[in-house]
Amino acid sequence: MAESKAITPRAVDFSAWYNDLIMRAELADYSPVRGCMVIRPNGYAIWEQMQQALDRMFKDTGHQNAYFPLFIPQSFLAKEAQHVEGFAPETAVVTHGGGKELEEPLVVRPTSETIIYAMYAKWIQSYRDLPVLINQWANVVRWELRTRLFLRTTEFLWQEGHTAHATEAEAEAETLLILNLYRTFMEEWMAMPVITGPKTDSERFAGALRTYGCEALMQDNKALQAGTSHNLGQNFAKAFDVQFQTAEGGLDYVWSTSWGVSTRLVGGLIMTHGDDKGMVCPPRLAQWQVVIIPIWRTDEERAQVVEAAESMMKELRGAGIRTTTDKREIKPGAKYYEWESRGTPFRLELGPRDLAQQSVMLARRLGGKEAVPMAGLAARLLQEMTAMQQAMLDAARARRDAATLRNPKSKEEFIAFLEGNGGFVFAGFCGDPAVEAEIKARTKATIRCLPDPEFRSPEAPTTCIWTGRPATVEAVWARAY
RNA sequence: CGGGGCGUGGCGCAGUCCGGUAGCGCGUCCGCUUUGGGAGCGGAAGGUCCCGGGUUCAAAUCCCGGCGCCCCGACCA
Repeated sequence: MAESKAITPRAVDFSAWYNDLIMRAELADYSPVRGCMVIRPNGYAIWEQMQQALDRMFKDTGHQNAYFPLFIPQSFLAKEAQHVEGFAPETAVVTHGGGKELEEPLVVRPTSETIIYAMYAKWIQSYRDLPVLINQWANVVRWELRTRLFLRTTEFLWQEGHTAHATEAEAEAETLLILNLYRTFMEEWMAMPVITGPKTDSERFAGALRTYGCEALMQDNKALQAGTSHNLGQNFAKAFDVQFQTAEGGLDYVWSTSWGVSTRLVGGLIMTHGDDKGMVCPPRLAQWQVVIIPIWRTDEERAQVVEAAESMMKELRGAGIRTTTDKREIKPGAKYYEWESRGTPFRLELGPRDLAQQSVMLARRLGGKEAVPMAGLAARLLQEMTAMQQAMLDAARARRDAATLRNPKSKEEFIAFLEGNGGFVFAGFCGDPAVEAEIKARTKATIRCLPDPEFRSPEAPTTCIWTGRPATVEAVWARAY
């Protein structure tokens, strides 16, 4: 019986653990449609917290939200050669509407560049119209062959920013601004450390000049691309004829960017912090940061304890702490397991004994349980939340660093690491795409990014780990989701 | 698209080889006793056995043909 309720341990089968956890915590469920998932309230609440934090950050940096249609004329996709090549194989296409065949099929957006640039062409005439800084929260559809809850589903939710600028430098600055914004969000809200840097050509967004990414390492030592920011150059501007009159009186194409993060982040959160008891949610993203569990035997006790719980909840909410009370008629132990599996950061157990002592039992999701006085409880919890948020980031960073190999001595060590427990490998690379492909074929590892300066090794590698030729860059390899 | 597995109450499965009354666990509902780490006992509800065809007195079971899902590989936020 206990076994049927248990989550498969990570060490036994990481994939099974991941699926079990999502089902137990009721984050999502499979839908009747192949490859699509239903995001349940517990999972959606996390996404909403993410949305709120990111949306604030976007707005604080001058961006505005807008909404563009779900359907894109099929011909639009074809206007940018690389873009159509990249996305056409995985689009869903609507051929009929209202019982009639459409004159032109409509693609369900896999991403919105094309329809957005068609509009920008109308809206932008002068350098005075620039920059355009727009974001949209939307769903997109990509007909993936293999899907996994949150990580890769046929339909997913995301935000996509699309900006247009007067100069290449401005576009590059915007691309990096967002990359850094994503990094801040991932580290400070998700407590998920990332490595940032440009992608190689093989991993570049279809139609972009350059793609930058945030790469996180999951507990099974596989990398997760958590977010990308693209400098599109003038590629889409030229394809959609988005021109403007410059301050100097000339005519130029706009320089543009696009960037996005998706509900995949929820999967990243799970695989970064989850344990064998279930989800562990960082306080800043938790739907409920604190759950109060009233404990009683008699109806009389129940009345007293519930009343105390409600006044405690009111006080904590007043202090800005997202608090709920679980008053259901089931045994307290059952509630503990349930809230733990959902990752709720703190649990307050409140029974007659506690009332008598004017204290409450504080149980942390990361471990540890102690009686704390009711007086000053809110301040104490605020402290606890800050500490937990930091502890989670520190722990995740320590795990990642422990699974990172820098400057392997030989090609053999490089291969053995990737084929063993895996993780990030920092090593020299000659820059040859054929070598990159060969490494992928041999090890299943790809270059996650060319790390930004702060992530690079103290001593720059001098030779390519694969060919022994002079290294042009340091690269980070890993097997990835 | 190649390889493997599986479709039986809400969920997980047994039963299929060898045809003969539809079964178990969990969950759900009701009652009583419980309640500080997943409660116990008693009672109850709930099934076109994936679909279609065939063989047979009789099919979850045998035969033929479909469909769907999951896992492993090539593409991907």
